[in-house]
Amino acid sequence: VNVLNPYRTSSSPAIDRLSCLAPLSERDRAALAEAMHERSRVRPRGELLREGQAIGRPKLLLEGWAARVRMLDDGRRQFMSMLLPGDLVGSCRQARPLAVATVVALCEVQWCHAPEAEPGSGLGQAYAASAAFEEAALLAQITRLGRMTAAERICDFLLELRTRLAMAGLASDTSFDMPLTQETLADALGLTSVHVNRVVQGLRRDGDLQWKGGRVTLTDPDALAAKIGRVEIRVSEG
Amino acid sequence: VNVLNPYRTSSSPAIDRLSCLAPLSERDRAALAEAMHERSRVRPRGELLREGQAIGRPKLLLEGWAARVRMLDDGRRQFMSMLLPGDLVGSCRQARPLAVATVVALCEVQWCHAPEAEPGSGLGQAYAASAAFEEAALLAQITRLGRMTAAERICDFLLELRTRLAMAGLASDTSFDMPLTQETLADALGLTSVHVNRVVQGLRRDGDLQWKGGRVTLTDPDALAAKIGRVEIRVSEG
DNA sequence: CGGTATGTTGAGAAGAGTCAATTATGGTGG
DNA sequence: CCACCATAATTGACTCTTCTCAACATACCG
Repeated sequence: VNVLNPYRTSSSPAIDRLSCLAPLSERDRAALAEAMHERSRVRPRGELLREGQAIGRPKLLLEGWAARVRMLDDGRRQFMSMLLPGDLVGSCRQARPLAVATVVALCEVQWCHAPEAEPGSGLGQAYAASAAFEEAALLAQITRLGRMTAAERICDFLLELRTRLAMAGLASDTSFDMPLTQETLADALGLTSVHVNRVVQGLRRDGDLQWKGGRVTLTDPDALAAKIGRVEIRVSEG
Repeated sequence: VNVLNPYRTSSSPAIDRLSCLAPLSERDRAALAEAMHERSRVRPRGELLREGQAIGRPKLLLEGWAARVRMLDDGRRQFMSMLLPGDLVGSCRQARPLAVATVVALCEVQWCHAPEAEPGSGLGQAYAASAAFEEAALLAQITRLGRMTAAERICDFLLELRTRLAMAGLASDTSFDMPLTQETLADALGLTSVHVNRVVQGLRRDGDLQWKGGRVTLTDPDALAAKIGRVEIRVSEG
Protein backbone atom coordinates (compact mmCIF):
# COMPACT_ATOMS: atom_id res chain seq x y z
CA VAL A 1 0.00 0.00 0.00
CA ASN A 2 1.28 3.42 -0.93
CA VAL A 3 0.33 5.96 1.73
CA LEU A 4 1.80 8.82 -0.28
CA ASN A 5 -0.55 8.31 -3.20
CA PRO A 6 -4.00 7.01 -2.26
CA TYR A 7 -5.11 7.49 -5.88
CA ARG A 8 -2.77 4.84 -7.20
CA THR A 9 -4.61 2.59 -9.62
CA SER A 10 -1.72 0.62 -11.12
CA SER A 11 -2.83 1.53 -14.63
CA SER A 12 0.41 3.30 -15.55
CA PRO A 13 2.89 5.53 -13.72
CA ALA A 14 2.08 8.55 -15.90
CA ILE A 15 -1.68 8.23 -15.47
CA ASP A 16 -1.29 7.59 -11.75
CA ARG A 17 0.71 10.75 -11.39
CA LEU A 18 -1.64 12.95 -13.40
CA SER A 19 -4.72 11.63 -11.61
CA CYS A 20 -2.94 12.42 -8.38
CA LEU A 21 -2.74 16.08 -9.49
CA ALA A 22 -6.39 16.44 -10.51
CA PRO A 23 -9.36 14.07 -10.88
CA LEU A 24 -9.40 12.75 -14.46
CA SER A 25 -12.62 12.06 -16.33
CA GLU A 26 -13.12 8.88 -18.38
CA ARG A 27 -12.66 11.08 -21.44
CA ASP A 28 -9.29 12.29 -20.11
CA ARG A 29 -8.18 8.74 -19.41
CA ALA A 30 -9.26 7.62 -22.82
CA ALA A 31 -7.31 10.45 -24.45
CA LEU A 32 -4.24 9.47 -22.46
CA ALA A 33 -4.58 5.78 -23.26
CA GLU A 34 -4.98 6.66 -26.93
CA ALA A 35 -1.90 8.90 -26.90
CA MET A 36 0.15 6.27 -25.10
CA HIS A 37 -0.32 3.82 -27.94
CA GLU A 38 2.30 5.61 -29.95
CA ARG A 39 5.46 5.58 -27.85
CA SER A 40 8.87 6.92 -28.69
CA ARG A 41 12.05 5.57 -27.17
CA VAL A 42 15.24 7.40 -26.31
CA ARG A 43 18.38 5.59 -25.33
CA PRO A 44 20.51 6.64 -22.33
CA ARG A 45 22.33 9.94 -23.01
CA GLY A 46 19.95 10.61 -25.89
CA GLU A 47 18.24 14.02 -26.08
CA LEU A 48 14.51 14.70 -25.88
CA LEU A 49 14.98 18.44 -26.45
CA ARG A 50 17.89 20.66 -27.29
CA GLU A 51 18.54 24.10 -25.86
CA GLY A 52 17.83 26.87 -28.35
CA GLN A 53 15.73 24.70 -30.66
CA ALA A 54 11.99 24.78 -31.22
CA ILE A 55 10.03 22.86 -28.60
CA GLY A 56 7.34 21.25 -30.75
CA ARG A 57 4.38 19.49 -29.17
CA PRO A 58 4.56 18.85 -25.44
CA LYS A 59 5.65 15.35 -24.47
CA LEU A 60 4.52 13.13 -21.63
CA LEU A 61 7.20 11.01 -19.97
CA LEU A 62 6.01 7.42 -19.59
CA GLU A 63 9.03 5.48 -18.41
CA GLY A 64 12.56 6.21 -17.31
CA TRP A 65 14.28 9.31 -15.99
CA ALA A 66 15.49 12.39 -17.82
CA ALA A 67 17.03 15.67 -16.72
CA ARG A 68 17.04 19.28 -17.85
CA VAL A 69 20.68 20.19 -18.15
CA ARG A 70 22.88 23.17 -18.91
CA MET A 71 26.55 23.06 -19.77
CA LEU A 72 29.24 25.70 -19.37
CA ASP A 73 31.71 25.94 -22.19
CA ASP A 74 34.57 24.54 -20.13
CA GLY A 75 32.59 21.34 -19.54
CA ARG A 76 31.01 22.07 -16.19
CA ARG A 77 27.54 20.55 -16.16
CA GLN A 78 24.50 21.34 -14.04
CA PHE A 79 21.15 19.60 -13.94
CA MET A 80 18.20 21.93 -13.48
CA SER A 81 15.65 19.29 -12.51
CA MET A 82 14.87 15.63 -12.89
CA LEU A 83 12.01 14.54 -15.14
CA LEU A 84 10.16 11.44 -13.95
CA PRO A 85 7.32 9.32 -15.37
CA GLY A 86 4.18 11.44 -15.59
CA ASP A 87 6.14 14.66 -16.00
CA LEU A 88 5.53 16.92 -18.99
CA VAL A 89 8.42 17.95 -21.21
CA GLY A 90 8.22 21.15 -23.22
CA SER A 91 4.87 22.39 -22.01
CA CYS A 92 4.66 26.13 -22.56
CA ARG A 93 2.26 29.06 -22.98
CA GLN A 94 4.22 30.70 -25.77
CA ALA A 95 3.53 30.94 -29.49
CA ARG A 96 6.82 29.72 -31.00
CA PRO A 97 8.82 28.71 -27.99
CA LEU A 98 12.46 27.67 -27.86
CA ALA A 99 13.79 25.19 -25.35
CA VAL A 100 15.69 27.00 -22.58
CA ALA A 101 17.55 23.85 -21.58
CA THR A 102 18.53 20.55 -23.11
CA VAL A 103 16.62 17.49 -21.89
CA VAL A 104 18.74 14.36 -21.74
CA ALA A 105 17.71 10.79 -20.96
CA LEU A 106 19.47 9.28 -17.94
CA CYS A 107 18.39 5.77 -18.81
CA GLU A 108 16.14 4.10 -21.38
CA VAL A 109 13.17 6.47 -21.71
CA GLN A 110 9.71 6.18 -23.23
CA TRP A 111 7.45 9.12 -24.02
CA CYS A 112 4.34 9.98 -26.03
CA HIS A 113 2.79 13.22 -27.20
CA ALA A 114 0.75 14.77 -24.40
CA PRO A 115 -2.88 14.76 -25.51
CA GLU A 116 -4.52 18.15 -25.89
CA ALA A 117 -6.60 18.89 -22.80
CA GLU A 118 -10.17 20.03 -23.30
CA PRO A 119 -10.70 23.46 -21.72
CA GLY A 120 -11.68 23.13 -18.09
CA SER A 121 -11.06 19.39 -18.01
CA GLY A 122 -9.37 17.54 -15.20
CA LEU A 123 -6.49 16.84 -17.52
CA GLY A 124 -6.03 20.57 -18.10
CA GLN A 125 -5.95 21.11 -14.35
CA ALA A 126 -3.46 18.30 -13.99
CA TYR A 127 -1.21 19.93 -16.60
CA ALA A 128 -1.43 23.25 -14.76
CA ALA A 129 -0.68 21.63 -11.41
CA SER A 130 2.21 19.79 -13.00
CA ALA A 131 3.66 23.08 -14.22
CA ALA A 132 3.25 24.58 -10.76
CA PHE A 133 5.04 21.63 -9.18
CA GLU A 134 7.79 21.92 -11.72
CA GLU A 135 8.36 25.53 -10.77
CA ALA A 136 8.33 24.59 -7.09
CA ALA A 137 10.99 21.99 -7.86
CA LEU A 138 13.17 24.65 -9.47
CA LEU A 139 12.87 26.80 -6.36
CA ALA A 140 13.74 23.82 -4.17
CA GLN A 141 16.79 23.22 -6.35
CA ILE A 142 17.88 26.85 -5.92
CA THR A 143 17.55 26.59 -2.17
CA ARG A 144 19.56 23.36 -2.11
CA LEU A 145 22.37 24.76 -4.20
CA GLY A 146 22.47 28.15 -2.53
CA ARG A 147 22.10 27.37 1.13
CA MET A 148 22.48 23.69 1.94
CA THR A 149 25.54 21.62 2.80
CA ALA A 150 26.39 18.59 0.70
CA ALA A 151 24.71 16.16 3.11
CA GLU A 152 21.58 18.29 3.29
CA ARG A 153 21.45 18.55 -0.49
CA ILE A 154 21.62 14.80 -0.91
CA CYS A 155 18.96 14.06 1.71
CA ASP A 156 16.63 16.79 0.51
CA PHE A 157 16.99 15.64 -3.07
CA LEU A 158 16.26 12.02 -2.24
CA LEU A 159 13.25 13.00 -0.17
CA GLU A 160 11.92 15.05 -3.08
CA LEU A 161 12.40 12.13 -5.46
CA ARG A 162 10.61 9.81 -3.07
CA THR A 163 7.59 12.12 -2.89
CA ARG A 164 7.45 12.65 -6.63
CA LEU A 165 7.94 8.99 -7.50
CA ALA A 166 5.25 8.02 -5.01
CA MET A 167 2.74 10.06 -7.00
CA ALA A 168 3.45 7.78 -9.95
CA GLY A 169 3.29 4.68 -7.78
CA LEU A 170 7.03 4.19 -8.18
CA ALA A 171 8.10 4.47 -4.55
CA SER A 172 7.15 2.63 -1.43
CA ASP A 173 7.24 4.50 1.87
CA THR A 174 10.94 4.06 2.28
CA SER A 175 12.52 2.99 -1.00
CA PHE A 176 12.60 3.42 -4.75
CA ASP A 177 14.66 2.56 -7.80
CA MET A 178 17.02 5.33 -8.85
CA PRO A 179 18.95 5.01 -12.12
CA LEU A 180 21.51 7.64 -11.18
CA THR A 181 25.24 7.26 -10.72
CA GLN A 182 27.15 9.24 -8.11
CA GLU A 183 28.43 11.26 -11.04
CA THR A 184 24.96 12.28 -12.23
CA LEU A 185 23.90 12.92 -8.66
CA ALA A 186 26.86 15.28 -8.39
CA ASP A 187 25.73 17.10 -11.53
CA ALA A 188 22.29 17.49 -10.01
CA LEU A 189 23.59 18.83 -6.71
CA GLY A 190 26.42 21.10 -7.78
CA LEU A 191 29.09 18.86 -6.26
CA THR A 192 31.88 16.60 -7.49
CA SER A 193 31.35 12.87 -7.64
CA VAL A 194 34.23 12.37 -5.22
CA HIS A 195 32.52 14.48 -2.62
CA VAL A 196 29.14 12.85 -3.22
CA ASN A 197 30.83 9.52 -2.63
CA ARG A 198 32.31 10.55 0.69
CA VAL A 199 29.12 12.16 1.97
CA VAL A 200 26.94 9.21 0.93
CA GLN A 201 29.28 6.92 2.82
CA GLY A 202 28.77 9.09 5.87
CA LEU A 203 24.99 8.87 5.52
CA ARG A 204 25.24 5.11 5.19
CA ARG A 205 27.44 4.90 8.29
CA ASP A 206 24.95 6.99 10.25
CA GLY A 207 22.18 4.63 9.20
CA ASP A 208 20.25 7.33 7.32
CA LEU A 209 20.08 5.46 4.05
CA GLN A 210 21.02 2.46 1.97
CA TRP A 211 21.90 2.70 -1.73
CA LYS A 212 22.97 -0.33 -3.67
CA GLY A 213 22.33 -1.64 -7.13
CA GLY A 214 20.15 1.25 -8.25
CA ARG A 215 17.81 1.07 -5.25
CA VAL A 216 17.64 3.66 -2.48
CA THR A 217 16.17 3.00 0.94
CA LEU A 218 15.64 5.82 3.42
CA THR A 219 15.67 4.33 6.88
CA ASP A 220 13.22 6.85 8.35
CA PRO A 221 12.11 9.44 5.80
CA ASP A 222 10.09 11.53 8.24
CA ALA A 223 12.92 11.69 10.74
CA LEU A 224 15.33 12.59 7.96
CA ALA A 225 13.02 15.34 6.70
CA ALA A 226 12.75 16.70 10.22
CA LYS A 227 16.52 16.57 10.66
CA ILE A 228 17.21 18.73 7.64
CA GLY A 229 14.14 20.92 8.11
CA ARG A 230 12.45 19.91 4.88
CA VAL A 231 8.80 20.78 4.32
CA GLU A 232 6.64 19.49 1.47
CA ILE A 233 5.39 22.20 -0.86
CA ARG A 234 1.70 22.77 -1.54
CA VAL A 235 0.86 24.32 -4.84
CA SER A 236 -2.92 24.77 -4.74
CA GLU A 237 -5.74 24.83 -2.21
CA GLY A 238 -7.76 21.83 -1.13
CA VAL B 1 20.41 55.99 -26.61
CA ASN B 2 19.75 52.49 -25.37
CA VAL B 3 21.06 49.93 -27.83
CA LEU B 4 19.72 47.05 -25.77
CA ASN B 5 16.12 48.13 -26.14
CA PRO B 6 15.30 49.88 -29.41
CA TYR B 7 11.61 49.86 -28.43
CA ARG B 8 12.11 52.24 -25.55
CA THR B 9 9.48 54.95 -25.62
CA SER B 10 9.98 56.57 -22.22
CA SER B 11 6.32 56.10 -21.39
CA SER B 12 6.98 53.95 -18.31
CA PRO B 13 9.46 51.24 -17.41
CA ALA B 14 6.77 48.58 -17.18
CA ILE B 15 5.21 49.42 -20.56
CA ASP B 16 8.65 49.68 -22.14
CA ARG B 17 9.50 46.22 -20.92
CA LEU B 18 6.25 44.59 -22.01
CA SER B 19 6.36 46.19 -25.45
CA CYS B 20 9.87 44.87 -25.74
CA LEU B 21 8.49 41.33 -25.31
CA ALA B 22 5.68 41.64 -27.86
CA PRO B 23 4.18 44.46 -29.93
CA LEU B 24 1.35 46.06 -27.95
CA SER B 25 -1.80 47.37 -29.58
CA GLU B 26 -3.31 50.74 -28.63
CA ARG B 27 -5.96 48.76 -26.80
CA ASP B 28 -3.28 46.95 -24.79
CA ARG B 29 -1.56 50.21 -23.94
CA ALA B 30 -4.84 51.79 -22.91
CA ALA B 31 -5.61 48.83 -20.63
CA LEU B 32 -2.18 49.16 -19.05
CA ALA B 33 -2.47 52.92 -18.61
CA GLU B 34 -5.89 52.42 -17.03
CA ALA B 35 -4.60 49.74 -14.64
CA MET B 36 -1.61 51.88 -13.68
CA HIS B 37 -3.89 54.60 -12.33
CA GLU B 38 -4.48 52.61 -9.20
CA ARG B 39 -1.07 52.00 -7.67
CA SER B 40 -0.21 50.23 -4.46
CA ARG B 41 2.92 50.93 -2.50
CA VAL B 42 5.04 48.59 -0.42
CA ARG B 43 7.78 49.81 1.86
CA PRO B 44 11.23 48.22 1.93
CA ARG B 45 11.11 44.75 3.55
CA GLY B 46 7.34 44.66 3.04
CA GLU B 47 5.78 41.60 1.43
CA LEU B 48 3.91 41.46 -1.87
CA LEU B 49 3.11 37.77 -1.48
CA ARG B 50 3.58 35.21 1.24
CA GLU B 51 4.61 31.60 0.73
CA GLY B 52 1.72 29.19 1.20
CA GLN B 53 -0.98 31.85 0.88
CA ALA B 54 -3.42 32.38 -1.99
CA ILE B 55 -1.95 34.36 -4.87
CA GLY B 56 -4.90 36.51 -5.85
CA ARG B 57 -4.85 38.56 -9.05
CA PRO B 58 -1.51 38.85 -10.83
CA LYS B 59 0.38 42.05 -10.14
CA LEU B 60 2.52 44.16 -12.42
CA LEU B 61 5.63 45.71 -10.88
CA LEU B 62 5.87 49.39 -11.79
CA GLU B 63 8.73 50.75 -9.72
CA GLY B 64 11.40 49.40 -7.41
CA TRP B 65 12.91 45.97 -6.93
CA ALA B 66 11.54 42.90 -5.18
CA ALA B 67 12.77 39.34 -4.76
CA ARG B 68 11.27 35.90 -4.43
CA VAL B 69 12.77 34.47 -1.27
CA ARG B 70 12.81 31.28 0.71
CA MET B 71 14.05 30.88 4.26
CA LEU B 72 15.37 27.84 6.11
CA ASP B 73 14.27 27.45 9.67
CA ASP B 74 17.70 28.26 11.08
CA GLY B 75 17.65 31.64 9.38
CA ARG B 76 19.52 30.88 6.16
CA ARG B 77 17.97 32.91 3.38
CA GLN B 78 18.06 32.41 -0.38
CA PHE B 79 16.65 34.63 -3.12
CA MET B 80 15.15 32.73 -6.04
CA SER B 81 15.04 35.64 -8.46
CA MET B 82 14.87 39.40 -8.62
CA LEU B 83 11.66 41.10 -9.72
CA LEU B 84 12.16 44.33 -11.67
CA PRO B 85 9.82 46.97 -13.11
CA GLY B 86 7.68 45.38 -15.81
CA ASP B 87 7.85 41.93 -14.21
CA LEU B 88 4.69 40.06 -13.32
CA VAL B 89 4.16 38.79 -9.79
CA GLY B 90 1.89 35.83 -9.13
CA SER B 91 0.97 35.03 -12.70
CA CYS B 92 -0.16 31.42 -12.93
CA ARG B 93 -2.21 28.93 -14.95
CA GLN B 94 -3.78 27.25 -11.95
CA ALA B 95 -7.29 27.44 -10.53
CA ARG B 96 -6.67 28.27 -6.87
CA PRO B 97 -2.92 28.71 -6.71
CA LEU B 98 -0.79 29.17 -3.63
CA ALA B 99 2.41 31.20 -3.63
CA VAL B 100 5.43 28.90 -3.66
CA ALA B 101 7.73 31.64 -2.40
CA THR B 102 7.44 34.87 -0.47
CA VAL B 103 7.93 38.06 -2.47
CA VAL B 104 9.63 40.81 -0.52
CA ALA B 105 10.30 44.43 -1.50
CA LEU B 106 13.98 45.38 -1.51
CA CYS B 107 13.22 49.10 -1.69
CA GLU B 108 10.15 51.30 -2.04
CA VAL B 109 7.97 49.43 -4.56
CA GLN B 110 4.93 50.38 -6.63
CA TRP B 111 2.64 47.88 -8.34
CA CYS B 112 -0.78 47.67 -9.97
CA HIS B 113 -3.06 44.81 -10.92
CA ALA B 114 -2.01 43.36 -14.26
CA PRO B 115 -4.84 44.03 -16.72
CA GLU B 116 -6.51 40.97 -18.17
CA ALA B 117 -5.12 40.27 -21.64
CA GLU B 118 -7.58 39.76 -24.48
CA PRO B 119 -7.05 36.31 -26.04
CA GLY B 120 -4.45 36.46 -28.77
CA SER B 121 -3.51 40.05 -27.99
CA GLY B 122 0.03 41.37 -27.94
CA LEU B 123 -0.34 41.83 -24.21
CA GLY B 124 -1.15 38.14 -23.83
CA GLN B 125 1.96 37.27 -25.81
CA ALA B 126 3.99 39.64 -23.67
CA TYR B 127 2.74 37.91 -20.52
CA ALA B 128 3.64 34.51 -21.96
CA ALA B 129 7.10 35.71 -22.99
CA SER B 130 7.55 37.22 -19.55
CA ALA B 131 6.77 33.86 -17.96
CA ALA B 132 9.25 32.15 -20.29
CA PHE B 133 11.96 34.67 -19.37
CA GLU B 134 11.21 34.17 -15.71
CA GLU B 135 11.75 30.45 -16.06
CA ALA B 136 14.98 31.07 -17.97
CA ALA B 137 16.10 33.29 -15.10
CA LEU B 138 15.48 30.47 -12.62
CA LEU B 139 17.62 28.13 -14.72
CA ALA B 140 20.35 30.75 -14.91
CA GLN B 141 20.21 31.07 -11.14
CA ILE B 142 20.58 27.30 -10.74
CA THR B 143 23.61 27.30 -13.02
CA ARG B 144 25.18 30.16 -11.08
CA LEU B 145 24.69 28.51 -7.71
CA GLY B 146 25.62 25.04 -8.82
CA ARG B 147 28.63 25.56 -11.04
CA MET B 148 30.07 29.07 -10.83
CA THR B 149 32.68 30.58 -8.53
CA ALA B 150 31.81 33.61 -6.45
CA ALA B 151 33.33 36.04 -8.97
CA GLU B 152 31.53 34.40 -11.87
CA ARG B 153 28.25 34.47 -9.98
CA ILE B 154 28.56 38.18 -9.30
CA CYS B 155 29.49 39.10 -12.88
CA ASP B 156 26.85 36.85 -14.42
CA PHE B 157 24.21 38.23 -12.09
CA LEU B 158 25.08 41.84 -12.85
CA LEU B 159 25.08 41.16 -16.58
CA GLU B 160 21.65 39.58 -16.30
CA LEU B 161 20.35 42.59 -14.38
CA ARG B 162 21.76 44.94 -16.99
CA THR B 163 19.99 43.11 -19.81
CA ARG B 164 16.70 42.92 -17.96
CA LEU B 165 16.79 46.53 -16.78
CA ALA B 166 17.63 47.68 -20.29
CA MET B 167 14.34 46.21 -21.52
CA ALA B 168 12.58 48.60 -19.15
CA GLY B 169 14.80 51.49 -20.19
CA LEU B 170 16.47 51.46 -16.78
CA ALA B 171 20.03 50.72 -17.86
CA SER B 172 22.46 52.41 -20.17
CA ASP B 173 24.97 50.28 -22.02
CA THR B 174 27.32 50.12 -19.08
CA SER B 175 25.55 51.20 -15.92
CA PHE B 176 22.37 51.07 -13.86
CA ASP B 177 21.02 51.88 -10.43
CA MET B 178 20.94 48.89 -8.11
CA PRO B 179 19.24 49.20 -4.72
CA LEU B 180 20.97 46.13 -3.28
CA THR B 181 23.37 45.90 -0.37
CA GLN B 182 26.24 43.45 -0.32
CA GLU B 183 24.14 41.50 2.15
CA THR B 184 21.18 41.14 -0.20
CA LEU B 185 23.53 40.34 -3.07
CA ALA B 186 24.94 37.55 -0.91
CA ASP B 187 21.43 36.21 -0.31
CA ALA B 188 20.86 36.20 -4.06
CA LEU B 189 24.10 34.41 -4.85
CA GLY B 190 24.34 31.83 -2.08
CA LEU B 191 27.35 33.53 -0.47
CA THR B 192 28.13 35.44 2.71
CA SER B 193 28.28 39.21 2.67
CA VAL B 194 31.90 39.08 3.81
CA HIS B 195 32.86 37.01 0.82
CA VAL B 196 30.85 39.17 -1.56
CA ASN B 197 32.72 42.16 -0.21
CA ARG B 198 36.14 40.65 -0.83
CA VAL B 199 35.29 39.42 -4.32
CA VAL B 200 33.72 42.73 -5.35
CA GLN B 201 36.88 44.49 -4.21
CA GLY B 202 38.84 42.16 -6.45
CA LEU B 203 36.62 42.97 -9.42
CA ARG B 204 37.05 46.68 -8.73
CA ARG B 205 40.83 46.28 -8.51
CA ASP B 206 40.85 44.42 -11.83
CA GLY B 207 38.89 47.25 -13.40
CA ASP B 208 35.90 45.06 -14.23
CA LEU B 209 33.35 47.21 -12.47
CA GLN B 210 32.55 50.19 -10.30
CA TRP B 211 29.87 50.13 -7.62
CA LYS B 212 29.24 53.12 -5.41
CA GLY B 213 26.19 54.78 -3.99
CA GLY B 214 23.70 52.37 -5.47
CA ARG B 215 25.03 52.65 -9.01
CA VAL B 216 26.86 49.90 -10.86
CA THR B 217 29.08 50.48 -13.89
CA LEU B 218 30.43 47.56 -15.88
CA THR B 219 33.59 48.75 -17.61
CA ASP B 220 33.16 46.50 -20.65
CA PRO B 221 30.04 44.32 -20.43
CA ASP B 222 30.73 42.37 -23.61
CA ALA B 223 34.29 41.57 -22.59
CA LEU B 224 33.07 40.56 -19.16
CA ALA B 225 30.40 38.30 -20.64
CA ALA B 226 33.01 36.68 -22.86
CA LYS B 227 35.35 36.23 -19.93
CA ILE B 228 32.84 34.25 -17.88
CA GLY B 229 31.31 32.53 -20.92
CA ARG B 230 27.88 34.06 -20.52
CA VAL B 231 25.37 33.81 -23.36
CA GLU B 232 22.06 35.65 -23.53
CA ILE B 233 19.02 33.37 -23.56
CA ARG B 234 16.46 33.43 -26.34
CA VAL B 235 13.01 32.31 -25.43
CA SER B 236 11.08 32.42 -28.70
CA GLU B 237 11.74 32.58 -32.41
CA GLY B 238 12.03 35.76 -34.43
C1' DC C 1 38.17 -12.75 -19.83
C1' DG C 2 39.29 -8.28 -20.87
C1' DG C 3 37.31 -3.57 -20.91
C1' DT C 4 34.67 0.22 -19.66
C1' DA C 5 31.99 2.54 -16.40
C1' DT C 6 31.45 3.21 -11.62
C1' DG C 7 32.79 3.48 -7.01
C1' DT C 8 36.53 4.28 -3.31
C1' DT C 9 40.56 6.19 -1.09
C1' DG C 10 44.43 9.55 0.11
C1' DA C 11 46.94 13.90 0.35
C1' DG C 12 47.02 18.47 -0.39
C1' DA C 13 45.12 22.96 -2.15
C1' DA C 14 41.67 26.32 -2.81
C1' DG C 15 37.43 28.52 -2.01
C1' DA C 16 34.24 30.17 1.08
C1' DG C 17 32.58 30.64 5.86
C1' DT C 18 32.94 32.36 10.82
C1' DC C 19 33.67 35.55 14.29
C1' DA C 20 34.80 39.84 15.77
C1' DA C 21 36.46 44.32 15.44
C1' DT C 22 36.74 48.58 12.83
C1' DT C 23 35.52 52.07 9.60
C1' DA C 24 32.47 54.48 6.42
C1' DT C 25 27.90 56.29 5.25
C1' DG C 26 23.54 58.35 5.49
C1' DG C 27 19.86 60.19 7.93
C1' DT C 28 18.05 62.26 12.26
C1' DG C 29 17.16 65.52 15.74
C1' DG C 30 19.08 69.26 18.24
C1' DC D 1 26.16 72.71 11.41
C1' DC D 2 27.09 69.02 14.45
C1' DA D 3 26.48 64.94 17.50
C1' DC D 4 24.40 60.73 17.26
C1' DC D 5 22.58 56.52 15.60
C1' DA D 6 21.76 52.63 12.59
C1' DT D 7 23.05 50.50 8.59
C1' DA D 8 26.45 49.07 5.47
C1' DA D 9 31.13 48.19 4.14
C1' DT D 10 35.74 46.62 5.26
C1' DT D 11 39.49 44.04 7.41
C1' DG D 12 42.08 40.21 9.83
C1' DA D 13 42.83 35.67 11.62
C1' DC D 14 41.37 31.31 11.53
C1' DT D 15 38.35 27.18 10.39
C1' DC D 16 35.97 24.11 7.53
C1' DT D 17 33.92 22.39 3.43
C1' DT D 18 34.66 21.09 -0.91
C1' DC D 19 37.68 20.45 -4.95
C1' DT D 20 41.67 18.48 -7.45
C1' DC D 21 44.45 14.98 -8.97
C1' DA D 22 45.77 10.81 -8.77
C1' DA D 23 45.72 5.92 -7.93
C1' DC D 24 43.22 1.84 -7.08
C1' DA D 25 39.15 -1.37 -6.55
C1' DT D 26 34.88 -3.18 -8.05
C1' DA D 27 31.03 -4.26 -10.96
C1' DC D 28 28.86 -5.01 -15.11
C1' DC D 29 28.92 -6.47 -20.12
C1' DG D 30 29.71 -8.76 -24.31
